[in-house]
Amino acid sequence: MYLMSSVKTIIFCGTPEFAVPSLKALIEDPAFKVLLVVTQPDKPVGRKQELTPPPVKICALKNNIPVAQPDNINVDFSALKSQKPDFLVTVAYGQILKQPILDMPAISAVNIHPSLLPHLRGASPIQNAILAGDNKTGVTLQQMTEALDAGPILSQVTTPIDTRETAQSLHDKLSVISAKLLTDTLRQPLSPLPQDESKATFCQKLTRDNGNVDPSTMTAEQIDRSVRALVPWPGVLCSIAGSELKLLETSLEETKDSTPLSCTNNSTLHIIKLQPPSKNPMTGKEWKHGR
RNA sequence: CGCGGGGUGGAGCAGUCUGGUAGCUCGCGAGGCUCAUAACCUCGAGGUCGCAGGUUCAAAUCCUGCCCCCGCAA
Repeated sequence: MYLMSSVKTIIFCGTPEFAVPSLKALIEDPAFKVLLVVTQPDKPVGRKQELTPPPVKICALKNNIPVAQPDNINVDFSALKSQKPDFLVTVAYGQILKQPILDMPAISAVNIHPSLLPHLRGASPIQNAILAGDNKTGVTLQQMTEALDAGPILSQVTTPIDTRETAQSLHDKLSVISAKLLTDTLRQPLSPLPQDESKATFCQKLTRDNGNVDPSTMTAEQIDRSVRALVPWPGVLCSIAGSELKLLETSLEETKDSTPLSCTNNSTLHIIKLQPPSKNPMTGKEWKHGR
């Protein structure tokens, strides 16, 4: 247990909140030593356009780990190379790594992907699992290849999707599961299994267009899935009574604060929380009072 | 100077163009009806109309400046 020679060195690439539990777990686990954290450059955020560091950077600095923020990691990776790590770990980093970087670590370059690979390869697996109405999803640890999310699987864990699950709740759940899967797997010798290419499915990066719903062509269940999957980003817009309302929370059952909306196929969606243009968020009932 | 929208009792809104009694749907309080209720009926309290100045006999409404909030864009 205390054999220092068994400590694995790691370069960690990650950016948003999702990656923070994994980074923390690696830092706190005596079996690993994080040499360097690579993350996206600080970006202007919000109406004020204030330059904000990504969550992973904040976590790294708090733990006194050096941080690199290259604009393009494939061009500028000398800082990584000099570290000679055992593992390169990526969790929602935001840049695609080319072969020279993948070849760098002594043992392996690995990636956490929040789906049951080969299902839902790509940029928005959490949201798409909910959109599709799947009743389960999970997290996969894979060896990285240049082809996105197509590497041999090292380990995988499944978790159920609750009928009221939202992208946020699922995101939080999977980020915690990811951290455990990562440390548990990298402690052991690796046994990669190739993915079954015939079962691969893909999901695109979400855009604002994904958030437009129309009750005259969609059922209540479809819209409810959209709301659970796409809030807070890109958000769900629905044209009701002449105004573009942002749907924030919906249900298939009536609640104390909801207002009903009839959808196609004789289905009824109950809007619990919404936001009209220029207004603060309000309950469905409050919105109805002003009409 | 990035673009646009908004601020009216506790909540959500109308009224602003065309100046002239502070309105609607709720909530709250009291009473009534009812086996009973988030139902229904009656009565009631509660508003410096974001702030400041200007025009006018008269400003929520027209003019000027400022504050705060929201959406888009990034």
